[in-house]
Amino acid sequence: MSTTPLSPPDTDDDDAATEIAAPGGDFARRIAHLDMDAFYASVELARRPELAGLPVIVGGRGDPESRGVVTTANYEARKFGVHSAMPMAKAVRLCPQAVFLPVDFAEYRRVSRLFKAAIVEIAPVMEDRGIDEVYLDLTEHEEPTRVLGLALKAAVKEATGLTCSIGIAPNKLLAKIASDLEKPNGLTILRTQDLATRIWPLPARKINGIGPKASEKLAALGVNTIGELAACEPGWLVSHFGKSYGAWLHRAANGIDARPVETESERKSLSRETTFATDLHPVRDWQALARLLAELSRDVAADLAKHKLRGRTIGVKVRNDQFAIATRDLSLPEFTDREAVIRKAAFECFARVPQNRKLRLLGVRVSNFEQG
DNA sequence: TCTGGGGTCCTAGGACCC
DNA sequence: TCTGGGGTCCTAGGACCC
Repeated sequence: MSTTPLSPPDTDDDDAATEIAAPGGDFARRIAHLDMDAFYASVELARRPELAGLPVIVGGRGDPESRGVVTTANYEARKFGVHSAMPMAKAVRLCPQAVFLPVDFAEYRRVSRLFKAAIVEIAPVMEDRGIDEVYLDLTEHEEPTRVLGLALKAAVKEATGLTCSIGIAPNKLLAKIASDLEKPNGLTILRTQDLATRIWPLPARKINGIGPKASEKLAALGVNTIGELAACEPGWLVSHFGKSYGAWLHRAANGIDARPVETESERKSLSRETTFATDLHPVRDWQALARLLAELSRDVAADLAKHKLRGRTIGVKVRNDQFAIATRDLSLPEFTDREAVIRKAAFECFARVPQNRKLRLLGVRVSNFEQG
Protein backbone atom coordinates (compact mmCIF):
# COMPACT_ATOMS: atom_id res chain seq x y z
CA MET A 1 0.00 0.00 0.00
CA SER A 2 1.42 3.36 -0.95
CA THR A 3 0.91 6.30 1.34
CA THR A 4 0.10 9.79 0.21
CA PRO A 5 2.32 12.48 1.68
CA LEU A 6 0.55 14.52 4.30
CA SER A 7 -0.47 17.99 3.40
CA PRO A 8 -1.13 21.05 5.53
CA PRO A 9 -4.50 22.72 5.78
CA ASP A 10 -5.00 25.57 3.38
CA THR A 11 -2.03 27.84 4.02
CA ASP A 12 -0.73 31.11 2.74
CA ASP A 13 3.04 31.08 2.69
CA ASP A 14 3.45 34.66 1.52
CA ASP A 15 1.49 36.13 4.37
CA ALA A 16 3.22 34.03 7.00
CA ALA A 17 6.30 36.22 6.63
CA THR A 18 4.24 39.31 7.38
CA GLU A 19 3.30 37.89 10.73
CA ILE A 20 6.90 37.12 11.66
CA ALA A 21 7.76 40.69 10.73
CA ALA A 22 5.39 42.03 13.39
CA PRO A 23 6.63 40.42 16.61
CA GLY A 24 5.79 43.41 18.74
CA GLY A 25 2.15 42.74 18.18
CA ASP A 26 1.46 46.22 16.82
CA PHE A 27 -0.46 44.68 13.92
CA ALA A 28 -1.65 41.68 15.89
CA ARG A 29 -5.10 40.45 15.11
CA ARG A 30 -7.68 39.34 17.65
CA ILE A 31 -9.20 36.10 16.40
CA ALA A 32 -11.83 34.18 18.33
CA HIS A 33 -12.80 30.55 18.02
CA LEU A 34 -16.20 29.79 19.52
CA ASP A 35 -17.22 26.20 20.08
CA MET A 36 -20.54 25.06 21.53
CA ASP A 37 -20.16 22.69 24.50
CA ALA A 38 -21.22 19.07 23.76
CA PHE A 39 -23.59 20.62 21.23
CA TYR A 40 -25.96 17.79 20.19
CA ALA A 41 -26.26 16.48 23.75
CA SER A 42 -26.85 20.00 25.08
CA VAL A 43 -29.61 20.64 22.54
CA GLU A 44 -31.29 17.37 23.55
CA LEU A 45 -31.03 18.26 27.26
CA ALA A 46 -32.48 21.70 26.62
CA ARG A 47 -35.74 20.14 25.43
CA ARG A 48 -35.64 17.22 27.89
CA PRO A 49 -34.81 18.87 31.23
CA GLU A 50 -35.70 15.63 33.05
CA LEU A 51 -32.42 14.17 31.71
CA ALA A 52 -30.29 16.73 33.56
CA GLY A 53 -27.47 15.06 35.47
CA LEU A 54 -27.75 11.77 33.56
CA PRO A 55 -25.17 10.49 31.06
CA VAL A 56 -26.55 11.18 27.56
CA ILE A 57 -25.11 9.75 24.35
CA VAL A 58 -26.29 10.99 20.94
CA GLY A 59 -25.53 8.84 17.93
CA GLY A 60 -26.64 6.39 15.29
CA ARG A 61 -30.37 5.98 15.09
CA GLY A 62 -30.60 6.10 18.87
CA ASP A 63 -30.46 2.33 18.87
CA PRO A 64 -27.38 1.25 20.81
CA GLU A 65 -27.37 -1.98 18.77
CA SER A 66 -27.25 -0.20 15.40
CA ARG A 67 -24.08 0.26 13.41
CA GLY A 68 -22.79 3.69 14.07
CA VAL A 69 -20.68 5.96 16.21
CA VAL A 70 -21.18 8.39 19.04
CA THR A 71 -21.62 11.91 17.67
CA THR A 72 -21.73 13.60 21.07
CA ALA A 73 -21.59 12.48 24.68
CA ASN A 74 -22.39 14.91 27.48
CA TYR A 75 -19.87 15.47 30.26
CA GLU A 76 -21.57 12.92 32.56
CA ALA A 77 -21.08 10.24 29.89
CA ARG A 78 -17.52 11.38 29.18
CA LYS A 79 -16.61 10.49 32.76
CA PHE A 80 -17.04 6.86 31.68
CA GLY A 81 -14.60 7.30 28.81
CA VAL A 82 -17.25 7.77 26.11
CA HIS A 83 -16.30 10.26 23.36
CA SER A 84 -17.20 11.35 19.83
CA ALA A 85 -16.49 8.92 16.97
CA MET A 86 -16.46 5.95 19.33
CA PRO A 87 -18.38 2.90 18.01
CA MET A 88 -21.77 2.65 19.72
CA ALA A 89 -21.08 -0.90 20.80
CA LYS A 90 -18.12 0.25 22.85
CA ALA A 91 -20.06 3.17 24.35
CA VAL A 92 -22.76 0.74 25.50
CA ARG A 93 -20.18 -1.41 27.24
CA LEU A 94 -18.52 1.58 28.93
CA CYS A 95 -21.77 3.21 30.03
CA PRO A 96 -24.77 0.87 29.71
CA GLN A 97 -26.92 3.07 31.98
CA ALA A 98 -26.65 6.07 29.60
CA VAL A 99 -29.64 7.53 27.81
CA PHE A 100 -29.12 6.85 24.07
CA LEU A 101 -30.74 9.30 21.67
CA PRO A 102 -30.94 9.44 17.86
CA VAL A 103 -29.42 12.43 16.06
CA ASP A 104 -31.94 15.09 15.06
CA PHE A 105 -30.07 17.28 12.60
CA ALA A 106 -33.06 19.45 11.81
CA GLU A 107 -33.21 20.56 15.46
CA TYR A 108 -29.42 21.07 15.73
CA ARG A 109 -29.46 23.17 12.55
CA ARG A 110 -32.27 25.28 13.98
CA VAL A 111 -30.35 25.98 17.20
CA SER A 112 -27.17 26.51 15.17
CA ARG A 113 -28.88 29.29 13.22
CA LEU A 114 -30.01 30.88 16.49
CA PHE A 115 -26.57 31.06 18.08
CA LYS A 116 -24.88 32.25 14.88
CA ALA A 117 -27.47 34.99 14.40
CA ALA A 118 -26.81 36.15 17.97
CA ILE A 119 -23.04 36.20 17.38
CA VAL A 120 -23.23 38.14 14.11
CA GLU A 121 -25.10 40.91 15.93
CA ILE A 122 -21.94 41.48 17.98
CA ALA A 123 -19.17 40.31 15.63
CA PRO A 124 -20.15 40.42 11.96
CA VAL A 125 -16.87 39.04 10.59
CA MET A 126 -17.77 35.38 11.11
CA GLU A 127 -16.50 32.22 9.44
CA ASP A 128 -18.83 29.25 9.60
CA ARG A 129 -16.99 26.06 10.52
CA GLY A 130 -19.86 23.68 10.71
CA ILE A 131 -22.91 23.25 12.87
CA ASP A 132 -21.33 24.07 16.24
CA GLU A 133 -18.31 26.32 15.75
CA VAL A 134 -17.23 29.60 14.19
CA TYR A 135 -14.20 31.86 13.90
CA LEU A 136 -14.55 35.60 14.45
CA ASP A 137 -12.24 38.48 13.64
CA LEU A 138 -12.45 40.94 16.53
CA THR A 139 -9.48 43.06 15.45
CA GLU A 140 -11.54 46.11 14.56
CA HIS A 141 -13.57 46.11 17.76
CA GLU A 142 -12.93 48.79 20.38
CA GLU A 143 -13.87 46.84 23.50
CA PRO A 144 -11.35 44.95 25.61
CA THR A 145 -10.93 41.32 24.59
CA ARG A 146 -12.42 39.87 27.78
CA VAL A 147 -15.46 42.14 27.56
CA LEU A 148 -16.07 40.95 23.99
CA GLY A 149 -15.67 37.32 24.97
CA LEU A 150 -18.13 37.63 27.85
CA ALA A 151 -20.61 39.49 25.64
CA LEU A 152 -20.47 36.70 23.04
CA LYS A 153 -21.03 34.02 25.65
CA ALA A 154 -23.96 35.94 27.12
CA ALA A 155 -25.52 36.41 23.68
CA VAL A 156 -25.25 32.70 22.88
CA LYS A 157 -26.75 31.80 26.24
CA GLU A 158 -29.58 34.31 25.77
CA ALA A 159 -30.40 33.00 22.27
CA THR A 160 -30.21 29.28 23.00
CA GLY A 161 -29.87 28.64 26.73
CA LEU A 162 -26.61 26.85 25.95
CA THR A 163 -22.99 27.42 26.93
CA CYS A 164 -19.99 27.68 24.66
CA SER A 165 -16.24 27.92 25.00
CA ILE A 166 -14.23 30.71 23.43
CA GLY A 167 -10.54 31.07 22.69
CA ILE A 168 -9.15 34.44 21.63
CA ALA A 169 -5.63 34.65 20.20
CA PRO A 170 -3.58 36.37 17.48
CA ASN A 171 -4.61 33.79 14.85
CA LYS A 172 -7.03 30.97 14.06
CA LEU A 173 -4.63 28.18 14.92
CA LEU A 174 -4.01 29.45 18.45
CA ALA A 175 -7.62 30.50 18.98
CA LYS A 176 -8.76 26.98 18.14
CA ILE A 177 -6.37 25.44 20.66
CA ALA A 178 -7.31 28.08 23.24
CA SER A 179 -11.06 27.40 23.00
CA ASP A 180 -10.37 23.81 24.08
CA LEU A 181 -8.24 24.68 27.12
CA GLU A 182 -11.01 25.51 29.58
CA LYS A 183 -13.98 23.56 28.26
CA PRO A 184 -16.82 23.58 29.08
CA ASN A 185 -18.04 27.16 29.43
CA GLY A 186 -14.50 28.53 29.04
CA LEU A 187 -13.04 31.84 27.97
CA THR A 188 -9.32 31.67 27.24
CA ILE A 189 -7.28 34.61 26.04
CA LEU A 190 -3.87 33.80 24.64
CA ARG A 191 -1.07 36.19 23.72
CA THR A 192 1.98 35.40 21.63
CA GLN A 193 4.11 35.38 24.78
CA ASP A 194 1.93 32.58 26.25
CA LEU A 195 3.07 30.16 23.53
CA ALA A 196 5.83 28.47 25.53
CA THR A 197 3.89 28.11 28.75
CA ARG A 198 0.41 27.23 27.51
CA ILE A 199 0.82 25.69 24.05
CA TRP A 200 4.19 23.96 23.93
CA PRO A 201 3.40 21.46 26.74
CA LEU A 202 0.38 20.12 24.81
CA PRO A 203 0.43 17.00 22.61
CA ALA A 204 1.15 17.70 18.92
CA ARG A 205 -2.26 16.18 18.11
CA LYS A 206 -3.93 19.30 19.56
CA ILE A 207 -2.94 21.25 16.44
CA ASN A 208 -5.80 21.42 13.95
CA GLY A 209 -4.32 19.61 10.95
CA ILE A 210 -2.25 17.06 12.86
CA GLY A 211 -4.40 13.97 12.88
CA PRO A 212 -3.92 10.36 13.93
CA LYS A 213 -1.46 9.47 11.14
CA ALA A 214 0.81 12.46 11.51
CA SER A 215 0.87 12.35 15.32
CA GLU A 216 1.72 8.65 15.24
CA LYS A 217 4.55 9.29 12.82
CA LEU A 218 5.81 12.15 14.97
CA ALA A 219 5.70 9.96 18.07
CA ALA A 220 7.72 7.28 16.28
CA LEU A 221 10.29 9.98 15.58
CA GLY A 222 10.37 10.91 19.26
CA VAL A 223 8.29 14.08 18.91
CA ASN A 224 5.33 14.19 21.29
CA THR A 225 4.58 17.74 22.37
CA ILE A 226 4.05 20.92 20.36
CA GLY A 227 7.18 22.32 22.02
CA GLU A 228 9.26 19.39 20.83
CA LEU A 229 7.85 19.92 17.36
CA ALA A 230 8.68 23.63 17.50
CA ALA A 231 12.28 22.77 18.34
CA CYS A 232 12.70 20.50 15.30
CA GLU A 233 14.84 21.72 12.42
CA PRO A 234 12.56 22.73 9.53
CA GLY A 235 14.81 20.85 7.11
CA TRP A 236 14.51 17.68 9.16
CA LEU A 237 10.70 17.99 9.21
CA VAL A 238 10.67 18.54 5.46
CA SER A 239 12.80 15.42 4.95
CA HIS A 240 10.26 13.33 6.85
CA PHE A 241 6.95 14.97 5.91
CA GLY A 242 7.53 16.60 2.55
CA LYS A 243 8.10 20.20 1.57
CA SER A 244 4.65 21.58 2.14
CA TYR A 245 3.52 19.69 5.25
CA GLY A 246 6.97 19.71 6.87
CA ALA A 247 7.28 23.48 6.59
CA TRP A 248 3.73 23.94 7.83
CA LEU A 249 4.37 21.73 10.89
CA HIS A 250 7.24 23.99 11.88
CA ARG A 251 5.21 27.18 11.48
CA ALA A 252 2.18 25.74 13.29
CA ALA A 253 4.20 24.56 16.30
CA ASN A 254 5.69 28.04 16.53
CA GLY A 255 2.24 29.60 16.56
CA ILE A 256 2.49 31.12 13.08
CA ASP A 257 -0.73 31.22 11.05
CA ALA A 258 -1.77 34.05 8.72
CA ARG A 259 -5.03 32.58 7.41
CA PRO A 260 -7.79 35.19 7.31
CA VAL A 261 -11.28 34.67 8.72
CA GLU A 262 -13.30 33.81 5.58
CA THR A 263 -16.88 35.02 5.65
CA GLU A 264 -17.83 33.45 2.30
CA SER A 265 -17.24 30.01 0.88
CA GLU A 266 -18.33 28.20 -2.26
CA ARG A 267 -19.54 24.62 -2.13
CA LYS A 268 -17.32 22.17 -4.02
CA SER A 269 -19.29 18.95 -3.81
CA LEU A 270 -22.55 17.46 -2.61
CA SER A 271 -23.07 13.85 -1.62
CA ARG A 272 -25.30 11.27 0.01
CA GLU A 273 -24.08 8.02 1.50
CA THR A 274 -25.43 5.21 3.62
CA THR A 275 -24.05 2.37 5.69
CA PHE A 276 -26.12 -0.82 5.49
CA ALA A 277 -27.44 -2.70 8.52
CA THR A 278 -25.65 -5.77 7.16
CA ASP A 279 -23.01 -6.09 4.45
CA LEU A 280 -24.15 -6.61 0.86
CA HIS A 281 -22.44 -8.57 -1.90
CA PRO A 282 -21.97 -6.62 -5.15
CA VAL A 283 -23.14 -9.58 -7.24
CA ARG A 284 -25.46 -11.64 -5.03
CA ASP A 285 -27.15 -8.57 -3.53
CA TRP A 286 -27.12 -6.56 -6.72
CA GLN A 287 -30.88 -5.90 -6.64
CA ALA A 288 -30.69 -4.25 -3.22
CA LEU A 289 -27.59 -2.28 -4.17
CA ALA A 290 -29.17 -1.06 -7.41
CA ARG A 291 -32.18 0.18 -5.46
CA LEU A 292 -29.94 2.03 -3.03
CA LEU A 293 -27.89 3.54 -5.82
CA ALA A 294 -31.10 4.84 -7.43
CA GLU A 295 -32.30 6.27 -4.10
CA LEU A 296 -29.02 8.03 -3.42
CA SER A 297 -29.02 9.45 -6.95
CA ARG A 298 -32.54 10.74 -6.43
CA ASP A 299 -31.60 12.34 -3.09
CA VAL A 300 -28.50 14.00 -4.54
CA ALA A 301 -30.51 15.34 -7.48
CA ALA A 302 -33.08 16.78 -5.05
CA ASP A 303 -30.32 18.41 -2.98
CA LEU A 304 -28.76 19.90 -6.11
CA ALA A 305 -32.09 21.41 -7.09
CA LYS A 306 -32.62 22.75 -3.58
CA HIS A 307 -29.24 24.48 -3.70
CA LYS A 308 -29.68 25.53 -7.36
CA LEU A 309 -26.51 23.73 -8.37
CA ARG A 310 -25.54 21.73 -11.45
CA GLY A 311 -22.40 19.61 -11.63
CA ARG A 312 -20.65 17.58 -14.28
CA THR A 313 -18.62 15.06 -12.29
CA ILE A 314 -20.56 12.16 -10.80
CA GLY A 315 -18.90 9.74 -8.41
CA VAL A 316 -19.65 6.71 -6.32
CA LYS A 317 -17.96 5.58 -3.14
CA VAL A 318 -18.00 2.16 -1.56
CA ARG A 319 -16.55 0.85 1.66
CA ASN A 320 -15.96 -2.88 1.90
CA ASP A 321 -16.12 -5.30 4.82
CA GLN A 322 -12.45 -4.60 5.54
CA PHE A 323 -13.31 -0.90 5.84
CA ALA A 324 -11.33 -0.01 2.72
CA ILE A 325 -12.75 2.78 0.56
CA ALA A 326 -12.82 2.86 -3.23
CA THR A 327 -14.12 5.71 -5.39
CA ARG A 328 -14.86 5.94 -9.10
CA ASP A 329 -15.95 9.01 -10.96
CA LEU A 330 -17.02 10.16 -14.36
CA SER A 331 -17.02 13.64 -15.84
CA LEU A 332 -19.83 14.41 -18.25
CA PRO A 333 -19.75 16.87 -21.15
CA GLU A 334 -22.65 18.88 -19.68
CA PHE A 335 -23.59 20.20 -16.24
CA THR A 336 -26.62 18.49 -14.81
CA ASP A 337 -28.97 18.25 -11.85
CA ARG A 338 -31.17 15.60 -13.48
CA GLU A 339 -31.84 12.44 -11.52
CA ALA A 340 -31.80 10.15 -14.58
CA VAL A 341 -28.45 11.48 -15.80
CA ILE A 342 -26.89 11.20 -12.34
CA ARG A 343 -28.27 7.69 -11.85
CA LYS A 344 -26.94 6.47 -15.20
CA ALA A 345 -23.47 7.85 -14.47
CA ALA A 346 -23.55 6.39 -10.96
CA PHE A 347 -24.35 2.92 -12.34
CA GLU A 348 -21.46 3.23 -14.80
CA CYS A 349 -19.14 4.17 -11.95
CA PHE A 350 -20.40 1.35 -9.76
CA ALA A 351 -19.67 -1.18 -12.49
CA ARG A 352 -15.97 -0.20 -12.24
CA VAL A 353 -15.76 -0.72 -8.49
CA PRO A 354 -14.04 -3.91 -7.22
CA GLN A 355 -16.66 -6.69 -6.96
CA ASN A 356 -14.65 -9.15 -4.90
CA ARG A 357 -15.74 -8.26 -1.37
CA LYS A 358 -18.94 -7.50 0.46
CA LEU A 359 -19.77 -3.82 0.89
CA ARG A 360 -20.92 -1.94 3.98
CA LEU A 361 -21.38 1.55 2.52
CA LEU A 362 -22.51 3.10 -0.74
CA GLY A 363 -22.44 6.78 -1.67
CA VAL A 364 -23.15 9.09 -4.62
CA ARG A 365 -21.44 12.44 -5.08
CA VAL A 366 -21.65 15.33 -7.54
CA SER A 367 -18.88 17.89 -7.96
CA ASN A 368 -17.40 20.24 -10.54
CA PHE A 369 -20.21 22.76 -10.27
CA GLU A 370 -21.17 25.35 -12.82
CA GLN A 371 -20.14 28.88 -11.85
CA GLY A 372 -22.71 31.32 -10.52
C1' DT B 1 -14.33 -2.06 20.05
C1' DC B 2 -15.52 -2.54 15.09
C1' DT B 3 -15.81 1.69 13.36
C1' DG B 4 -21.66 7.70 10.50
C1' DG B 5 -22.37 11.18 7.17
C1' DG B 6 -21.01 15.29 5.12
C1' DG B 7 -17.37 17.90 3.71
C1' DT B 8 -12.28 20.14 2.30
C1' DC B 9 -7.73 19.99 0.53
C1' DC B 10 -3.54 17.78 -1.34
C1' DT B 11 -0.81 14.59 -4.21
C1' DA B 12 0.30 12.16 -8.20
C1' DG B 13 0.24 9.87 -12.71
C1' DG B 14 -1.39 9.82 -17.36
C1' DA B 15 -3.70 12.10 -21.24
C1' DC B 16 -3.57 15.71 -24.13
C1' DC B 17 -2.19 20.13 -26.04
C1' DC B 18 0.96 23.74 -27.53
C1' DT C 1 20.25 9.71 -31.76
C1' DC C 2 16.80 8.90 -27.71
C1' DT C 3 14.11 12.13 -25.71
C1' DG C 4 11.80 19.43 -24.15
C1' DG C 5 8.87 21.66 -21.06
C1' DG C 6 4.88 23.72 -19.39
C1' DG C 7 -0.08 23.78 -18.57
C1' DT C 8 -4.62 21.78 -17.64
C1' DC C 9 -7.91 18.15 -17.06
C1' DC C 10 -9.28 13.71 -15.28
C1' DT C 11 -9.12 10.15 -11.99
C1' DA C 12 -7.99 7.74 -7.55
C1' DG C 13 -6.53 7.73 -3.09
C1' DG C 14 -5.66 9.60 1.39
C1' DA C 15 -5.43 12.73 5.56
C1' DC C 16 -8.10 15.48 8.13
C1' DC C 17 -12.14 18.10 10.13
C1' DC C 18 -16.95 18.73 12.29
